[in-house]
Amino acid sequence: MILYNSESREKEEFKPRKGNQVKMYTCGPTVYNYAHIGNLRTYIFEDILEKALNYLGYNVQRTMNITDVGHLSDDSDYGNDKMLNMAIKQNKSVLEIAKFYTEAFKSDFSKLNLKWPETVIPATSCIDVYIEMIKKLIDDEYAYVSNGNVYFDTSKLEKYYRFTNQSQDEMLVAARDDVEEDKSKRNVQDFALWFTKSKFENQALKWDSPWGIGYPGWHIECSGISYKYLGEYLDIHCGGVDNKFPHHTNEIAQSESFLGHHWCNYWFHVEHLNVKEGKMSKSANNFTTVQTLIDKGYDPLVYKLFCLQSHYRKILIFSYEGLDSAKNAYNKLISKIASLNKNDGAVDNEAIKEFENKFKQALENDLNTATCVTVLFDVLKSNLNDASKIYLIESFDKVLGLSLTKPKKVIKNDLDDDKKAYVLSKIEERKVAKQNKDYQLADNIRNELLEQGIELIDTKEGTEYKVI
RNA sequence: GGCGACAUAGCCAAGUGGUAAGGCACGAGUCUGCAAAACUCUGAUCCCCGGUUCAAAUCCGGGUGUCGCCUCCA
Repeated sequence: MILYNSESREKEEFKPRKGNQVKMYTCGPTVYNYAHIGNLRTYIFEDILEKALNYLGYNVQRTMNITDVGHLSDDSDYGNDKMLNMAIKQNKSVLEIAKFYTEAFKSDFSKLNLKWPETVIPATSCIDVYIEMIKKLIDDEYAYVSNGNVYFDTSKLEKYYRFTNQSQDEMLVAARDDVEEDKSKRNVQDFALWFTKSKFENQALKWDSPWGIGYPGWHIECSGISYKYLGEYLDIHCGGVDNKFPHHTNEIAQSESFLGHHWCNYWFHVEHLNVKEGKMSKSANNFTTVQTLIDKGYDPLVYKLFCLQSHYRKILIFSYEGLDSAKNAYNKLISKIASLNKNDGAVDNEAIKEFENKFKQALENDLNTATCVTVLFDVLKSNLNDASKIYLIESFDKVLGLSLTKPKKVIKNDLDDDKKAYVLSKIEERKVAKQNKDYQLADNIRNELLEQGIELIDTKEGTEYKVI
């Protein structure tokens, strides 16, 4: 499989360190709010990556963190803990907030047919690991205590910056206006491993440590959790592009300094979902959630198809026009597949190879899901028998997760008995009108039902109805 | 100030040197009392200029434009 490695900034042949065993780490959400569909774009492609690896014969061991502490609104001692901010706002405890939004996130996964990773770890459950790591980093002089906090000393590294060609001198310090420089640090790019100074005296979550009561910095949790659950070596580390710096850069600094060797071989970054005006983000307050889509009448899987039709390394602009296009395509796919007859012959093992290969090659080519979707349409248009088509579609859907063979729309029997009797009587009434060539009446009946959300479909066998 | 990405038909989008996938929309046709659905058919030389090559959307150089990053973010 060819994968783009954002550390080398090149496409590379993917080879796990050990045989076909893949250790994969994915950065999870900070559970202080609902995930928006841009956040979920990243999780959609991480899920596709995991399933593609499985499809291609690898065994994937995947871990994801849940950030429930330590993620400050900016990365200096002046930031506020996002969890705490929301807890105060909603007058709830931090744990309640974490639990609520973790469940919401899980539910989004399920609605998008994303597999919940087998190991999902809240940051607060591994404090002892972070403390162990920080201790060693201090002993080895990669970290220092200053003004009550523990910081990582980036000047000790030969190469701190990753994912960019830039050197420190070329970077603007505090390019964002709202970032204040933390004066406790030796170097501007140093970052906190442990906070004991917090301007919140009522910081809900705090733990004892050799440096005083406090809480961990944001970055150490991913290094700690991956170390504890996946060991000293990682094959793939995933996340959104925005995490390249500072989060992933800092993870590498911590992990490699702690472990004393190279840590992760492949970095998989998913580009952002934007809106026409720019990016979608929680702080920009322009975000759309899965529930927003459902409320507007879109199946979340329509959004998934929308994502899969473009490449994960390209910015995708979200619009409802685009989503409508995906919706039409999705509905057509589902109804075409539903009309296949699985008893139509046996699976033609020779003929299906062509399509299996195309699908596989698309996945192997840096996860080209757009081509995968094209293969899906190709299968439907091909002259394979229905049994073969269904076989292929079911196997592709193990990767794509679009519920292609489980149509949710039931054409009949989804009205209660009274309503159904009413509709059937109207159909009969219209039939008579048509026989009498009273087309005005027939059309009126059809429109009347349509206004009630019932669409009539004339077929050779007679008139059917569909609830829309 | 620095780094980087992207620019393909009305819209979305694949394509990584050999005469432009796919989807949506539009239009035409078949079917229909009409319509819907379904089915069939129909469209681009790839931002501009220059170069390399037998051959470039694809490589190189120079423009133009859009977007992102440089301690909130997936």
